[in-house]
This record gives sequence, C-alpha cells and structure tokens, in this order.
Amino acid sequence: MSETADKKKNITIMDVARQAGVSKMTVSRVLNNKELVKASTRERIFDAMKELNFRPNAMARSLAGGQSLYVGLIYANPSYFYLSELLFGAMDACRDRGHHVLVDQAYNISDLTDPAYIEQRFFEMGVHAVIIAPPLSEVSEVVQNIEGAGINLVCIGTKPEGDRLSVRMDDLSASDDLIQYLIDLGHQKIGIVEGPSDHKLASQLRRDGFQRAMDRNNLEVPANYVASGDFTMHSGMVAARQLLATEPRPTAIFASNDDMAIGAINAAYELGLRVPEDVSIAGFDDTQMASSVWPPLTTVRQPIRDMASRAIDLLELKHHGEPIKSLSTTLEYELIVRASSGPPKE
Amino acid sequence: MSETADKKKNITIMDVARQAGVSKMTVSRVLNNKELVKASTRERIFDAMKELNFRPNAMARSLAGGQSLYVGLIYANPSYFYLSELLFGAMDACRDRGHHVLVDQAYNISDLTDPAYIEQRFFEMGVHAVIIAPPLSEVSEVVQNIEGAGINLVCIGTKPEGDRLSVRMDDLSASDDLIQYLIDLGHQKIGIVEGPSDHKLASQLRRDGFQRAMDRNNLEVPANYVASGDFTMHSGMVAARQLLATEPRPTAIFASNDDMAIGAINAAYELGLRVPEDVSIAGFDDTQMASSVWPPLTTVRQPIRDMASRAIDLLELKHHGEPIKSLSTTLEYELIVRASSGPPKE
DNA sequence: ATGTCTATTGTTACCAGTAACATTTTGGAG
DNA sequence: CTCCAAAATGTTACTGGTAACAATAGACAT
Repeated sequence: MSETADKKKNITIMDVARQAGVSKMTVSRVLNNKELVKASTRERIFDAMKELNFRPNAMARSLAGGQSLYVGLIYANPSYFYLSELLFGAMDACRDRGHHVLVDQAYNISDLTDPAYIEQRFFEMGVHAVIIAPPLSEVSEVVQNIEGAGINLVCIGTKPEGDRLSVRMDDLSASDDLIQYLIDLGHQKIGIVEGPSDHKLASQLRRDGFQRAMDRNNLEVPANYVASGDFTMHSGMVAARQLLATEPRPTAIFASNDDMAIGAINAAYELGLRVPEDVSIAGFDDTQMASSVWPPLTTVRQPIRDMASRAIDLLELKHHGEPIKSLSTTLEYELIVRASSGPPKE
Repeated sequence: MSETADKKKNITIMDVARQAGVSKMTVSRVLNNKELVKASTRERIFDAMKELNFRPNAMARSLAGGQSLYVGLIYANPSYFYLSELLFGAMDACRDRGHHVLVDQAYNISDLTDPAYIEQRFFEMGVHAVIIAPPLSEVSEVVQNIEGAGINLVCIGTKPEGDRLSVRMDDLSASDDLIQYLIDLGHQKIGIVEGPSDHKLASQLRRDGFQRAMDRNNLEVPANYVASGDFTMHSGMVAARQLLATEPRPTAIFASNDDMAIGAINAAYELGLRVPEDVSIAGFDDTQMASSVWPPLTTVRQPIRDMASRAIDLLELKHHGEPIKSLSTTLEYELIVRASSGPPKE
C-alpha cells in the first residue's frame, strides 16, 4: 500500500499558477472575482483549478486578507428548535462568503455579565463578530459588555437602540394578526397563555398584540382568561387546564409559543374536549412539532433563519466598513393556519 | 472620538517576545507547552502575555502548524434535538483542542451519493475530517464516497466495519433493559411502536431488544401488538390508537422514540385513559420534551453528546497519526424512569 | 512612429504562527 | 580549568494566501 492521504501534498494557488502559466497573484484575483483579469486568462485559470482539483485554503485566506469572518453565535435559548434554525440561517449565509459560524453556549447568563469573561472567551474563539439571540439579547448588561470588548455585534429580536445593529420581527403585529384571525372566525371568548417575564419579546409583545386585537374589537379579557407559563409543554398544559376550567369557557386559546400550545391541546384532551370543535388552540413560532402534532397547530411562522442570515449580512457590511442604510431590519412573519383552529360551535 | 476597534493592532507573538526579551520561537514553545523552556523564562513570557492581553491567532496557528482540525458535522437527521446534542458534544470536545466544527446539512441524501458532489463540497468547506450521524451513516454508499474522497471519517451509530472509525451505543441492550424494567413492574401485555425502516438502528435494533426481552420472559407478542410509525408525534399517536384499540388492551407501550411516545400519550388521553394508571408508556432518546411533557416520560438516555466528543477524540488521534486501540467505541446508555410508567392495574 | 492612457499582469512584503536546523548556555565529569 | 553533552534559545525558511505598488502591454490619438 502507498500512503493515500498522508503524502498528498496540498494543491496551492502556486500550482495552479504554474499550470496556467501566470503568477499566483492573478490566480488570487480570479479566486476573489476581481474584474481585472482578461477573460481568456480567467478561463485558463479555471481550467487549471479544475484539472488540479484545487481548493483554496480558508485559513490562509482569512489570515492574509482578513476577509473571512468568524462569527460567534452565542446561545442561551432553551429551545433546540430555535438554535437549529438560527444555526441553519447563519450557516447558509456564511457558506458562500467563506465565513464560519462558531457556536458557543452560554451555560449561564451570569458568565456573560462578567466583562472579563467575555473578553477572554471571545478572543480565545477568535471571533470577529457575534450574534446574540433572545433572551440573551435582552439583557442590556450582556450586550454592553460585548460592545465594550470592542466586538461587533448584532442583536436578534431587540428594538433598535443607539447604533447597535439588530434584526427582528414584529411580534406585536403578528400576535395581533393571529388574534384577529381567531376573531374573524367568530371567537369572542379568547384566553391567553403568557410566557415568562424574562423573555420580554416573546412574552410581553405577544401579550400586547393579543390585547390590542381584543381592544380593537371591543372584546373583554377577563382576568381569569389570562394564565402564564414558562414556555414548556407542561406549563402550557397546567395553564390551559386552568383556562378551560373557567366559566364561561373560552372558545379559543392563544399560547405564546408552540410548546405551550401543545400542552394546551393535551389539557383539552384530558378534559374530554375536542380540538378545534370545542376549543381552538393557536401557538407561536411554527416549530417542527407544530406540524407534527395532532391536530397540527395554527401558529405564526417566525423567520428565524432569515433573521440569522440577515444578521450575517449586516456583520459583513460592517466588517468591510461599508455604510449600513438602516441599523435595524424587521422581517416578515407569516400566519400559518392549520387544523387546530376553527369556528366556535354554536 | 478615537477609533476604538479599527486601529487596535493585533497583539502577536512578536509583541510578547519583545516584551519578554526572547525570540518569538520561544514564545511559540510556551504556547504549545513544549518542555524545553526554562521555568524562569516561561514565567516571564506568561507575564508578558497576560500584560499585553495576548490571544493567539487560531487561523495562523493552524495554517503554519496544521494542528487545528476542521471537523465537518454532516447532518440529515430530522430531529433538532439530535443535531443540537451532537453539536454541543462536538463543540465541547473541540473547544480546548482549538478545533472547529463546521456543520453542514445534507438537504437530501441523494446529494451525498454523488461522489463528485461530496468531494467538491467538503474541500470547499476545508474540512479535514467528517462526522456523520444516522441515518446518513447507515447508507453505505455515502460512507464509501466520503472514504473514497480521502477524508477521515467517524460514523456515529454504526457497527464496526473494516478499519472505519465508529462510535455507538448498544440500542439492543438498551431497549431490552427498558422492556425488562416494564416486565419487572408486572407488565405482560406490552405493545411496541416501531420506527421507520430507513433508520436501521433506531428501528430494528430497538425492536430486536424488545423481542429479546419478551422472549426471555416467555411473553407473547401478538402481531397486533406491533404497530409502526415514522418517528413523528403524529405517527406515534396513530399507531398507539391502534394498539390501544386491540383486545385485550396492552398495559404498556414502548415507542421507539420519545416523539412517538408523546403521541402515544396523546392517544391515551384521547381515549380517556390515564397514564400510567391505565397504560404505561415508555420512549427512547430522552429528548428535552421527554421531561417537559406530562407525565414525564420513562425513556433511555442516549449519550449523544458523549458520542460526538468521542468522535472528535478519535479524529484527533488519527490526524496525528497516533495508534488507535479500538476502532469502535460503545458508550453507555442510561435507563431513565419517570412518571409515565408504573405497575399495571389489577 | 510616438506618446499616453488604461487594461492586465507581476513583485515584493506581510499576515501570525510553526518546523527544522543552528547556536549558545549551562552543568558536570575529568 | 577544560571539554562535552544536554538544555535552552535563536535563525531561517516555510504555511497559502492577499495588499500595495510596480511594470508591461495594447489601443488609440497625434
């Protein structure tokens, strides 16, 4: 046997240059799509690259050019779905640009409120920029520390503030729309399962949207139509049990996230109620489970992937010192109507 | 305002060397824990590093030394939980070693059965090695293509074969243990919800373990105690409905993964049955939901993180050309008993 | 034919480290 | 007090690219 993988000398830009009969700089230009290379030369270089099966060395490129961005995705959201989506979005956006995503989990928020820790950790990772997602992005201490360490930053899900970059969606309007949809179906007695108070956005804004829609339609929200959970299935189940036990029983329940909505479905079954015939249930997020549960959930699709992609875009612009038109981007949500909601029974 | 972040010249090994009054090579030695530096010099260098707040440049290190491993995590498992766990495990293992994890999603398996695509894609990512997880790792065509491209590889969840590196857990014994536990509780009529046939391991082995335990205890498994799903909650619900409708009704149901087990719980509620009083339900995987659902699921904890960590270890050994004692590692599972299981009613 | 301008291509230095070999100390033995 | 091996440190030449600044070549006007 001859060594297969060991001796295999890497094919470099130099090899390509030699093969194509040009200098390595010209190859580098082709590699970076600079427009100053004659078409025929470009062709020859492409051919050489193909023939030699050349692959540029990402590390060398970023070392030499400072082109490549190492983006840290800092994470403390308990939802695997959220992480995965964020990751996919970031990866897709990084792929073409030759950037990389380094994920780092913040096991506890208190670490990130220590500026020294942040500086240490991020430099060690070698990240040029950082994306942080809720609920971390809502902790101003954390955000300030990261900025203080001189690291570029995009916050996901926060309101614009100062010259901080952010990407978000309009949770308020989204929940408003969702509730309006329920109202249009004929529901008047609608209960809500709120989220925990440390998720400002997902809890407060969604609650506000609910309230806004109800107010606009002159519908009452009695105090016992409001319960709260902590975004877990179980808490949704407990909260929904309570809501479904009130008299008169709500004909629809809006849970502030899908997990709790699924808990609410369970609670309904437990009480012998059918969904959506006896009670309509709606969630928020459009997680994977939302479509796999029975009945599939009516919910709001959060464009998590797009938010991550957009965040990468912003970071790249900033990295290259290009002007950024608007510091905050708001992306579109989508109302997803599925079988868990329907008109109320007479 | 002076520029805060722009002009901040990076602190390099040279700066440290100057400050400590040594050559940069000596600093490099300290950085790599080579034992040929006098203690007093080492001290001075450490002090200088601290004083200057020096952070080594990961890219330069790996370019110059070929030390750092870029590991690709190739992914086609529909479970966010699985991805996240795998990722966390890989990240943790990479962290100290200065390696990096690049995640790549295989949107469809057919891509990976095309050798040209694989070669193209992986080189582009600049990965030195790859980890693949089920169900991808079970497709021999994919595995062979990756090996054919000369890329180091660790398969997660497959049996040892040739000189291929693999990390796995004993699904067969795990499900056997779980069933034995149910039998010890007093159950004799146990139904199973199988997984889909394209997940050999998760479906077949778990099924086999079930059968082995039943056989050993001389318990019958009538054909209508076996239903199958596709690992989604909904399929578990449908399958469980069917099982719970058979006469005599099983007193326990083993679903081959947690999602289907949760679906089974829903089915039980739907039929007005209590869990675990009327029927015990057990899952497999110990996903996040397993503990957040009500009642929390009895299940088997798969050491997904550990498998990923171990995979990184193996890759590092191989990368450095060190001998690997055993090509396949089998990690321990853990039986997790929660409230969804209990003794059968009289 | 000559000069000029622009389009292309080449040179040289550098990014932040490490490998391999060279050199200088250092500590004992003789 | 020498000498020599071992220990400690330094040099030089890379790693695989890019930036900034030449230099050359065509195309066109004079």
